Amino acid sequence: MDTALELFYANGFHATGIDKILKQSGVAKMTLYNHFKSKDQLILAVLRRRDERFRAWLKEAVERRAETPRERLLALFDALEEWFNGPDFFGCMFINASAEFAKHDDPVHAVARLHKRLVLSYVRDLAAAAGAAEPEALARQLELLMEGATVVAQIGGSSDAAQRAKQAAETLIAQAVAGAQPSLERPLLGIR
Amino acid sequence: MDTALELFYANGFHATGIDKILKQSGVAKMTLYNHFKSKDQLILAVLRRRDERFRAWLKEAVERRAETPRERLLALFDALEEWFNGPDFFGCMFINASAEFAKHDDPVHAVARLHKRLVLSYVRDLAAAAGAAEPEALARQLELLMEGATVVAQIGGSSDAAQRAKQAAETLIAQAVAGAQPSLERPLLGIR
DNA sequence: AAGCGTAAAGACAAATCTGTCTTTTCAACC
DNA sequence: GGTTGAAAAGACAGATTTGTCTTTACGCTT
Repeated sequence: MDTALELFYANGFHATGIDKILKQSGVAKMTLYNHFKSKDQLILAVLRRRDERFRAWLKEAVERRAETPRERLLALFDALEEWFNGPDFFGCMFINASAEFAKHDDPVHAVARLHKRLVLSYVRDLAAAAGAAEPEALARQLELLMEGATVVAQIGGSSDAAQRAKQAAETLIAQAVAGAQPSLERPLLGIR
Repeated sequence: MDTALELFYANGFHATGIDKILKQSGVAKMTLYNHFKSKDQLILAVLRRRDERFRAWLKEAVERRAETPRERLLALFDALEEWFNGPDFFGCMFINASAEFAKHDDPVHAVARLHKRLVLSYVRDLAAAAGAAEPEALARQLELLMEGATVVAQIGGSSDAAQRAKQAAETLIAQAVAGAQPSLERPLLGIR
């Protein structure tokens, strides 16, 4: 599955043949088909593993960088920057998967939707903890910046998409928490 | 080429066989290979046509909706909404193409990069005309929102991604033009 | 009306794809 | 130590892929 993930991510799903995965991993064909009924099932399993690992990594990378919820919202984009500039960045695997399996009722699409919902949920929790007046609204705005940065980094070749998104996020966050819970937030912001 | 564009867009590049394009379009195989040396060349030609048509459509859709540069920046997102809710929306074809041809030096990738640069250029012109202090910076922020909205609309199933992006754009635009060219912009904004 | 060029139609080759089957090998466990 | 279960290795089938070649038909021009 690690090999499948690596090859699917770097070369696409349709372009990656079963044989290539088997050859590179040293696994026999019957072993693969004993664990997965078909290539599509393997793809779904790989995506589910990717979802778990990516969200765990994102959470860790954010918490490693910042303590307060508001700073963690911004740290999201520093984490993205780390991802973008990594040696093997080929965009968001779920965006890529949705591109290849475009039909809206495809199981692959459902897994991608779930992944995005779960990431959004994490951002919403941070937004709520940061004192946003409407956490859901702020989270969805930041989600747009995150996805946008990912796409621009993939196509444009990394560059500074993450930091530009971070700057935009600062503006949006400032506007979203303005006036919300002033008794708690204002003094903390004053000494920042 | 119209058929190829339709099938590539709806089903992906690798998943769409030459035979399916030929059958649906009624074109003979030798005719295709007489005009294009290979499938890859056809893909590149299709993407270039898509680039021209999409940018022409975007420009028209924006100018149809708004007169002033600032309003046109916002109209970008209304245009996107129209696109997202259209009958045959399968995300951005260039994002999809970059997903399938992930290698950074692939010719497909180059065409996608060029397309994004040209769209960004259009947004930058609007941002400059709208009186942004730093048109390039604002354009890149709005670009993030546009790409993000496209991805969220594709994966999440349209929803209200475009309008949420528009709201975020209002905040970013307001911040980017604040204080810039006040003698020209302020009176106009006052009567708006 | 004759001829030239292009497209249609389809056979064909060679490679590659997914998925199945068989045989051999190896390792763990009682 | 013998047995059992799983994995390795690879042949194989059937479908599908891209790309080439040949033959037939049609349309435009002179």
